[in-house]
Amino acid sequence: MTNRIRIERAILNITQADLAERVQVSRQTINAIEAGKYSPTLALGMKIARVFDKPVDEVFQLEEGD
Amino acid sequence: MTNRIRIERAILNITQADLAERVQVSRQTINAIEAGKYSPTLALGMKIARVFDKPVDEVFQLEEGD
DNA sequence: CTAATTTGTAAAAAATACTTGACATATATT
DNA sequence: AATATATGTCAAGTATTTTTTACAAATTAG
Repeated sequence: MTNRIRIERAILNITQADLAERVQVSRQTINAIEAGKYSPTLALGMKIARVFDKPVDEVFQLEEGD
Repeated sequence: MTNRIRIERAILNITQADLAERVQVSRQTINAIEAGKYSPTLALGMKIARVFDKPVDEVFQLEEGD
């Protein structure tokens, strides 16, 4: 699973902490997801995409073998 | 979180067990997700949407308060 | 350069997702 | 009606995600 969170955050010019607050999770959770350490729940993925006003599939991409 | 899994399954004419096998989870997991009992991981949500050849946001919808 | 902010990381605990096995109910087939 | 197939559900266990606290490293601002 890859994602464009860092890029979308840069576009909005918001920090990991800002994003975390907007989707109601801890900053560490955003950090881990952004770093691809694990797959968030679908609900969280959708909330993140919503902050960026982009479809989920544009923010997150499955990789081979997933 | 609501979803259109039942409808999409009907279109493809496949059972919960079929879908479970195609996305590599147990039948009970598909049953629970279809019934809205919990939010799957994003990876699983994307795999399910991929089976239906639809964007994630068309198969799953966040509800108020999420 | 120094201070402040942001990001990375770690460990333990809590919460949630998923599995397995089993059985009951419902829907379809013959 | 009887049989088979599909769905609903439950409980106990495993796996994964998320929180909290804390600190180190990197980047930005003054």
